[in-house]
This record gives sequence, C-alpha cells and structure tokens, in this order.
Amino acid sequence: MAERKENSTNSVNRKCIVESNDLSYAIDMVGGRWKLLILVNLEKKKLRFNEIRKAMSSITERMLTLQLRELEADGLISRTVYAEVPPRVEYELTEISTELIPIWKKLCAWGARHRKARA
Amino acid sequence: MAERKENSTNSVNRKCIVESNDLSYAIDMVGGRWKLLILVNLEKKKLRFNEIRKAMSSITERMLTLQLRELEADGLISRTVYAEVPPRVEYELTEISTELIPIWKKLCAWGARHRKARA
DNA sequence: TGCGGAACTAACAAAAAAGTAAGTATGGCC
DNA sequence: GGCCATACTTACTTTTTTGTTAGTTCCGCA
Repeated sequence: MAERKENSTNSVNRKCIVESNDLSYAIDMVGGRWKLLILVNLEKKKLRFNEIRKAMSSITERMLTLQLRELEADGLISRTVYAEVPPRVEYELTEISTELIPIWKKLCAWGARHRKARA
Repeated sequence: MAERKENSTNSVNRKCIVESNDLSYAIDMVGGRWKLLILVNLEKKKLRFNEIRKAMSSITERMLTLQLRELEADGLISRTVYAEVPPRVEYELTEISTELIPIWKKLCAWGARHRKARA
C-alpha cells in the first residue's frame, strides 16, 4: 500500500497538538494562582514555611501547604526538615524549577509593560 | 524627623512584591486551563470559532466562548465578524499577545524536556 | 503545670470553574 | 415548509479550588 503523502496542514496540526501537550503539562505543573508566585519567592534564597507565608500575605496556611506539597511531588521544590524544636523546614528551588526563572522574568516584564499601559 | 535608612532585606522584599504584582497580573490574563492553549492555536494564523474548537478537541463550546470573550476583553485577541450567512467570525492574536509567543515557546520547551524525563 | 512557637492536618463550607444539554438567529437551498 | 450550517446563549449540574476554623506535635522554659 502506498503511504499517503501528508499535506502541510496536517503536519502543522500535529505539531500544534504536540506543543499543546507540552504546554498543558507545563500548565499543570506551574499553573494556578499560587505556584509561580511561590517559586518566585524562592528565587533569591531558600525560605522557611512562615517566611513564604509572610512574603505572600494573601495566601492561607492551608493553600500554602497544599501548593508546597504539589510542587514538591512534581520536583519543583525541595523540602528539608531540620530535627529541631520548634521545627524548621526549608524550601528551595530545584534544578528543574531554576530553569523556569527566565520564563517568569519575561512574564513579569510583560505584565509590567501592560499593567502600566492601562492603569 | 530623620528618615529611616533602608536595609537590603526591605528592598529585596519590595522588589519581590512588585514582581509578584506584575506576575499576578500576567497570571490573571493568561492563566487557567485554556487561555494559553487557545493563543497557541492562533499563533500561525487566524482561525474561526469552529476551527479552534476542532483543534482543541477537549474544550466545550461554552468554555471556548467564555475564554474567547475574556481574551478579547483583555485585548489578547481580536474578533472580526463577517456579515455572512451562516456567520463567519475570525479570531487572531493582537500585538500584546504576540509578545507572549517566545514565552510560551520556552514553556513548551521546558515541558517537553521534563515530560520526557519522566514518562 | 501550662504556655509558646513552627509547621502542619482535618473537617467542613463557600465560591469559582467547568461540563451538559437544549435553544436561538439568519438566509440559502431542495 | 423544513433542513442545513455557524456561532453562539441560557439554564442547570457537577467538579474543583479556596477559605475558615480548630486541632496536633514536640520540647524547652517560667
């Protein structure tokens, strides 16, 4: 049987689908109201639970816990517990999430440009 | 009264808050399950309502309508209605959303890298 | 004995997002 | 007259996400 020759529309479509999957995956990882914001706070240095909480005054403890857990499960942050009393837990970016820094910087810049352009 | 001299921690904090605001703004604009995906589909060329819908087989008509309306209201897509029967409506990226192309490309690339790295 | 602090956890409630299914307008075509 | 197609609306339900409040654990300290 002869193979069907593909037209360019099909290959454009398929490429788009692959990109959509990669993008969906990325959105799953860092999407939502909080995740990127949490990561940004860890950009400069590792922080403890309460430090993140204070830095992001509008997040609740519960949400912060949930989001940190998901980020950890997805390998985007690492969590280190020090056996002290009271407990001390530090969160920091991983290699994988460090790769995102230039991306959120660009997003910030975009936001800054267009947020000003309205106001 | 003497002005209080600022320490570097304070200025780091403030910078972080400003960035967070810009980023929150950006997340508001393009966050959610669908918006970036819709924009990506418009990257190569303008599309009609049903073309977008077919390209994104998992979105419902309702959601597509709602998301398109928000994107339009936020200036991220333009909507052109042709006075024909049956109606024809075309959507395309605006200048503002075109600026996001390199950002979602990078996100795609990141997603591709780490999606493979698991599987 | 009992308070304090850090980092949670659990139970429940409210709000927001998404899905389902049916209906609308228009005018050409059979 | 009835059907087709496109691009939506509308009403309603389900699911997901967030928020609220109240514990819990551990040990040191007054």
